Amino acid sequence: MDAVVSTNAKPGAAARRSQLERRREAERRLLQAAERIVAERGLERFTLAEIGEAAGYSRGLPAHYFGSKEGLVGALATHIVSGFGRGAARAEKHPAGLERLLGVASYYFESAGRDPVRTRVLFAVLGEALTNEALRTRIGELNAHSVKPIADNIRAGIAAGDIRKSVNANATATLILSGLRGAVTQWLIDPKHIDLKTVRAEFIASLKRSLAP
Amino acid sequence: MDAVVSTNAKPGAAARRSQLERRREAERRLLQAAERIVAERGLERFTLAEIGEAAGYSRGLPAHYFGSKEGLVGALATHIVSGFGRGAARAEKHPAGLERLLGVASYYFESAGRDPVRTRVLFAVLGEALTNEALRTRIGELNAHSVKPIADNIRAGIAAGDIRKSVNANATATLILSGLRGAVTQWLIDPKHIDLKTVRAEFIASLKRSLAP
DNA sequence: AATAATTTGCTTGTCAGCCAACAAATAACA
DNA sequence: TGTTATTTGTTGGCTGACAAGCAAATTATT
Repeated sequence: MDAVVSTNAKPGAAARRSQLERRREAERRLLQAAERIVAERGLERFTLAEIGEAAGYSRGLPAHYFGSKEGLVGALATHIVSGFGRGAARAEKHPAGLERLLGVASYYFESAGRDPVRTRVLFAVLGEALTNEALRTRIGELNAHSVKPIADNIRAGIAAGDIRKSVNANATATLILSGLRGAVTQWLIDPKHIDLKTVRAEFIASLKRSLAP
Repeated sequence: MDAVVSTNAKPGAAARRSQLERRREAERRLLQAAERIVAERGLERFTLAEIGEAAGYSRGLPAHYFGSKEGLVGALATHIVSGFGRGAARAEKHPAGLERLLGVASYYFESAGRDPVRTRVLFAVLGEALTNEALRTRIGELNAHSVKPIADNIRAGIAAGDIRKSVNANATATLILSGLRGAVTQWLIDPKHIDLKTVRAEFIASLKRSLAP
């Protein structure tokens, strides 16, 4: 395999970089390669060696850095999950309330469409959490972090009179998150039969209806 | 490990059974054991040998029947998926329309609560479909079979005047299925923080609202 | 500045354990 | 006795893990 041809070629021959830079870049490239491969084949059907080589390094490096295969999967999960959280926070344009809630939902679909590889990995991790204790706790945190802003917006919407008073903020927020995840999962499994924009529009519409005062 | 102690002990010493019975039972027991183990550890982290022994047979039998590990996973997926389809069909008490639709949704939650092991396997398969071509086609069929009755009920409900005319039956049916799956997934990952009955009630309520004329 | 000493990053060699797959033997049934 | 079901023996390939070595960078010494 010609490891040289890569989306993000390594510097020519020389190019003095500090140890820290070397290390950081190597780690970044390893996770990036892992992302690509895991998006295609899932969290089990790969070898440490191929990740190393796909990243343009040796077969031994992943084990050297991450200690074990489990360690690599954990690092990847953290990487993806935290990256996703950061993106969501940035997307909050409207003041808290119904509008922002709808914006968050839209963002969910848009970011899935924009970066299907990363999204696929995120959802592979979510699926794996069903049967993997270590991931489950990480996902528990992600859930909490994801539900909270939704619930907050519901409460703000209720206070502002945009959302009817009888909705249970936390339960509904959980259900909204589930709905978002379910819809995106469907699209990832069967992108040919499901148009993401249509799904997004329907989702938003039904959300408005079920929250309307 | 004492394979004798099993939920469903093998007949004592003798007990004359036909070859067909022997074979059928063995296969049933193997799939049952696979179900238990996969529910705990996912679709990859098990060995053919342990399935055989957990079922009370030898380590070699799974490979003998299913040919390969992939074959076993495929058979398990088919088993689970088809079993689930059968159950859903039986639950149709009301005449087609909104009531039956709500019944189908309830059934989804109830069957998850009644048989969490099987449900966990189903959802592990759904998750695995993201990154496994072979499963993807099977799940594509399941999706079609699952969406159709929902969409039919929506159409019937519209005809009967229980559901407003402007809903797009197919798109909404897809979204409802996604919502069901998403909600059950959340519960499976984090059963301590999510009460299935509450989620079911909220789901049904919001369904009524968003379909109401 | 130059170079020696040391640390840190990365690669290559190696091995032990695991496990799927197949073949041959044995047991249950007809 | 013949046939089908099941078990046991065996093997060959894979791969995670670790250790030892080489290379690049940093620090210390002069």
